[in-house]
Amino acid sequence: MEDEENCKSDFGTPLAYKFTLLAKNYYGAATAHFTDFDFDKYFYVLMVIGNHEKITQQCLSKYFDIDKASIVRIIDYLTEKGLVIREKNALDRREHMIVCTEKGKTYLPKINEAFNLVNNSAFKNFTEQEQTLFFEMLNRMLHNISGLPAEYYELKYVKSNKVSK
Amino acid sequence: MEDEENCKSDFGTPLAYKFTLLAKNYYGAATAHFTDFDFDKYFYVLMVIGNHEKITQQCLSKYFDIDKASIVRIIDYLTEKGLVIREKNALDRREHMIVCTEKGKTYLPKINEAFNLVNNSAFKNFTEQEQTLFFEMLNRMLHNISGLPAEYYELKYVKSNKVSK
DNA sequence: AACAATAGTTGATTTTGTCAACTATTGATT
DNA sequence: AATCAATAGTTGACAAAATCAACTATTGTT
Repeated sequence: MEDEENCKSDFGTPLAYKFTLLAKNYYGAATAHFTDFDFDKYFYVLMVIGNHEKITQQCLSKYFDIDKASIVRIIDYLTEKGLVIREKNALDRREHMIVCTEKGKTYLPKINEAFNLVNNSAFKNFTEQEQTLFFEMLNRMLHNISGLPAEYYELKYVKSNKVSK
Repeated sequence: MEDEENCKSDFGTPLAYKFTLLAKNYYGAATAHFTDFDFDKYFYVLMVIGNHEKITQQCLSKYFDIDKASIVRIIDYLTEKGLVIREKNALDRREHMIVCTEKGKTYLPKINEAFNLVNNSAFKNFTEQEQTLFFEMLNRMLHNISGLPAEYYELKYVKSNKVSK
């Protein structure tokens, strides 16, 4: 009966509310692993930068769907902390390629591990199949809601490859 | 092959990133329905208030998992717009019961409908079964991540009932 | 009566997001 | 080659939001 009630109320609940709650809790659990770092923000941004040898601020802006001015400040912060540097792209001198420093790289495995840990506890009691299905559903939903072509993120990677060649 | 690649990268992606993106897009799509309202924020807060005859700020604070000081400001805003009022609870005069005004109530069906519309487009091409499963998974995950007892939200309703009796 | 706990408020501060204007550079047009 | 539009990034000003600590009022406990 409680389940029934939950279910009923769920369908009237904006999904965004649950997503926000989940994101908040997830982020809280993840950052608990980073208390000994000498920086306290933008862990995932650093990871994304670290996963590409080089990436433009434009790409980051698109990937995270946030204003390019905000990206500037995020990169300022990470630069200040010695985690990344800006390098002018010789092929297009308007672009600043963001590159992870050696110091930045030392954090990557730790960040990666922490995210995996939290992912795993989020998926506690989920079968492999359920996990795959869940991701698949999230992607479908993202596609549905954004109304944008599925190529959106693909574009990002293409861009990044073009530059590095 | 592309799917495979997506899938691989998904498992390394912090879930919070996807949730944030989904919430952002969802919220954008929903608020597009509210452009003719004479208020531009806190639609879901109003709906939650409207769904309870009365509710304390404390309850709202717990429900939305945000600071009580922030709730004060949100209620200030909604009060200013004539959508809710604060009533002292005679049974416990520390509590201010938030009550939806008649004006506030006129917005509830519209807000509800908009959320339903966006929910429906989010679930485009999802079967009934898949929708139920998705909600069920979200709840499980929320329970996993929060680490809190499942009673958490139940508590809120109990509280609210106690007061109104 | 004294004290701790709870609900809410306020003011100060910090953080964050947003916008418009700006520089530098590139690409396209004629 | 000169001009103009577009792109990448930067800056400063501003607005919105989250956070924190101190505060009042009220209740519950001893």
